[in-house]
Amino acid sequence: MAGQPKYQRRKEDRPREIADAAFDAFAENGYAATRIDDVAKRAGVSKGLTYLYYKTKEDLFKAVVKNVVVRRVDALVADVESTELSSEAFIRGPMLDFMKRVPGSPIAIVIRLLISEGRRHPDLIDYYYDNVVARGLAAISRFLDRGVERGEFKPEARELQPQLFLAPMMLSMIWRLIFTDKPLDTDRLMENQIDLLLTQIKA
Amino acid sequence: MAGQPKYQRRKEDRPREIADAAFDAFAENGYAATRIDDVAKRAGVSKGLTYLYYKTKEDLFKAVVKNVVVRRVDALVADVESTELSSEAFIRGPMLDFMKRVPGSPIAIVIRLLISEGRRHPDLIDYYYDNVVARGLAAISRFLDRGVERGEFKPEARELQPQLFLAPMMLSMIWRLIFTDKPLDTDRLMENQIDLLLTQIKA
DNA sequence: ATAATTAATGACTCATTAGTCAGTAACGAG
DNA sequence: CTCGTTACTGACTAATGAGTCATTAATTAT
Repeated sequence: MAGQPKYQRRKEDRPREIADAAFDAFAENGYAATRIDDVAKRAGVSKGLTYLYYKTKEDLFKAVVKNVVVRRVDALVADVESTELSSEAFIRGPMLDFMKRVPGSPIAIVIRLLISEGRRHPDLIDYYYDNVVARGLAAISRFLDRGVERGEFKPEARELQPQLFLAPMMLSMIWRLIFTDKPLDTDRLMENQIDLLLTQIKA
Repeated sequence: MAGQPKYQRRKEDRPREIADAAFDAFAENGYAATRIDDVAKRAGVSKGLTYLYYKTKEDLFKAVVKNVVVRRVDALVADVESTELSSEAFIRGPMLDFMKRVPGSPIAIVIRLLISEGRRHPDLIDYYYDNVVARGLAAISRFLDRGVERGEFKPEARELQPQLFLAPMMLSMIWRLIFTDKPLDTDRLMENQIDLLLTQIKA
C-alpha cells in the first residue's frame, strides 16, 4: 500500500533547477525583493534545499548571472568567427538579427540585475565584463579588421569604436526595461544605425 | 543657563532637506537597501519626522525622482527652443555638451532607480516619460524640422528617429553605471555619432 | 528484507527595518 | 514671563525574510 513518494532525490538536477527558478524570480522582482522561499516554491523544493546547494542568497545570485550569460555569448562569438558571408551580408543578416533579439532576451534581465545590484558584487561585474563585453567588442573589432583586409571596408573602419554598433541596441534594451508599453520601433532604430555605419565605411 | 536648543523647527525646509538626503542614500545603495533611519540621519532629523512629511518610503521615493528630474529638463528644452545658432553649430555645441554631461549627472542615478524599481511604480514611469522623455524627443524633432525649413538639413532629416541622437549617450550612461572603472571614451562615442548623423542629413 | 546513507523537509531563530505614537521641547501669542 | 500649539523625538511594535538544524524518508548496499 505504498503511496506516491513525496519527492524524488535528484542531486544532479537540483542546482540547475533552483538557479533557473531564481532567474525567473529575480527577473520578475529584482534581487532584493525576491525571497528564497519564492525561489524554492518555483523550483518545487523546500527552502532548506536551496541552502544545501547555495550557501547564501548572494551565491545564488552569482550562479544565476554566470549561468545565463555564458551560454549565449559563446554561440554569438562562434557565429561571428565562422561566417562565410560577406561582411555587409553578415552585418545585415545574422548580426542584426541577434541584436534585434537581445532587448527581449534574458540578457536584458541580467543587465537590469547588474545595474541595480552590481555595485555590491564587483567580482560579478568583472566576470561579466571579461566574458561578455570584452569578448563581444573584440569580436566586432576583428570583424571590422577582416572587412578591411578583404577590401570590403575602407581602412578608416578600423578606427570605429565597436560600441557605435551596439548603442541603439542598448537604448532599445533600456527603453523596454523601463517603458514596457510605450511604443518604439526598436528594429528600425538598429537598422538605421547599421545603414549609417555601412554608408560610412563601405569601400 | 539655557543650553543650546536640541533642534530648530524648520517646517518649510524639512521636506527638501529630507528628499535631498534620500536622493544621496538611494544613489549610493538603491531603493531597497536604503533604510529610512539612514535618510533621517543624513538629513539630521529623527526617523519620525521623515514620516511626518512623507507617509511611506514609496512616497519619499517618488518625491525624489520628481524633484531631481524636473529642474534639469526644463533648462535643456528652453535652450533648444531659444537658440540663435545654426542647426549644426547648436548640435555640435550646446547639445553635445549637454549629452556629454548626462552620464555623470544625477539623471543617470534616476535612470538607475527607474530601471531597478520602476516596475513597482508605474505612475512614476508615466510621469518620467511625459515630463522628460516625450518632451526631450519632441524637442529634437522640432529642431530637425526647423533645420529642414531653414534649408540646413535635407528633407529626409524629418524621418530620423530622435533616439538615434541619444543612443550613444544612453550606452555611455549604462556603461558608467555598471563598469565604473573600465575605460571608454564616451565623449568620442557621442562625437562620432553626431558626425555620422550630420554627414547624412546636412543639405 | 534490513540497515546505512544522505537528499530533502519545514518549523524554528534571530536580525532587520517599515511604520507608529506618546511624550518633549521650540517658539510665537498674549 | 506664562501658556498653547505643534514640530520634532526616539523607543516601541509588528512583520518580514535570511539562514539553521533536528527530523524524515527516498535510495543504495548488504
